[in-house]
Amino acid sequence: MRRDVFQAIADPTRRAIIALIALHAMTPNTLAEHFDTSRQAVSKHLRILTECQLVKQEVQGREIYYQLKVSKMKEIDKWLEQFRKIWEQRFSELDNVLLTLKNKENES
Amino acid sequence: MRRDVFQAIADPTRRAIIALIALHAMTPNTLAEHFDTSRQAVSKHLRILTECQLVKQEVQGREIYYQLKVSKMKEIDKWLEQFRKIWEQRFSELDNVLLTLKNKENES
DNA sequence: TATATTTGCAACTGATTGGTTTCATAATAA
DNA sequence: TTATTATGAAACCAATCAGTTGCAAATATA
Repeated sequence: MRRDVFQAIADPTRRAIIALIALHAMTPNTLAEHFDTSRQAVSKHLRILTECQLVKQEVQGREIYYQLKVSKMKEIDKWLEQFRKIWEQRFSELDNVLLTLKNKENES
Repeated sequence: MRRDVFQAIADPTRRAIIALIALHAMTPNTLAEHFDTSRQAVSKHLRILTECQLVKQEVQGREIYYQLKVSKMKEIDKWLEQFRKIWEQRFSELDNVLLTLKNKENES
């Protein structure tokens, strides 16, 4: 059973759940009200999110509040880092090209 | 057929392909040498990456060089933005708590 | 205590996934 | 021309996925 952050955010419903609980913790029932699917389906999504540590539970009587572990979201950010470097580099290379062209222009 | 960036990066092989061609464009054959799967499997991944616009082709004779469309990677970055705001906010809230504690300490 | 509510889990189902093998096509090399 | 090489597409397959329904357990309320 592959269970990582990237597989977790692949599903649109799960991304919506993440966005909702990012604002404030919610119970599975209240979460399910926001979707067209059953409460059990939402529960399944929450299980997946819990398994990959994107979410943590806070039990309060018979209710369970799920809240986002923002720290885990940074893993995606961390993966993006390598590409951020590349795209910034590419932009600066483009800058250099433009700069060279401008200098040549001034020389003539 | 759902085909978005998030579904595309869910697969570890596809993430590896992205990382490889981020450095420089590659043909399916040379790409496949880096993996344990068949050339055709890599080709399939490239199709998925192409369909969601993460990759573009550059035909050169009978070879096809695939290169990353870095701009499309920013879509993930853009989605992360909303959470980045939240986690910065949470940190500053934590800062405030610490600051308040420190102030109280000074008062006594 | 009896009943209602909140939840997770198991079993099942149809669709999708990632892989394979086989084949067709186009470009290059002998 | 006749291989050889590079590639994509089709057909198939086992595994996984996202959803369903039904049920059990635990907490709260009457």
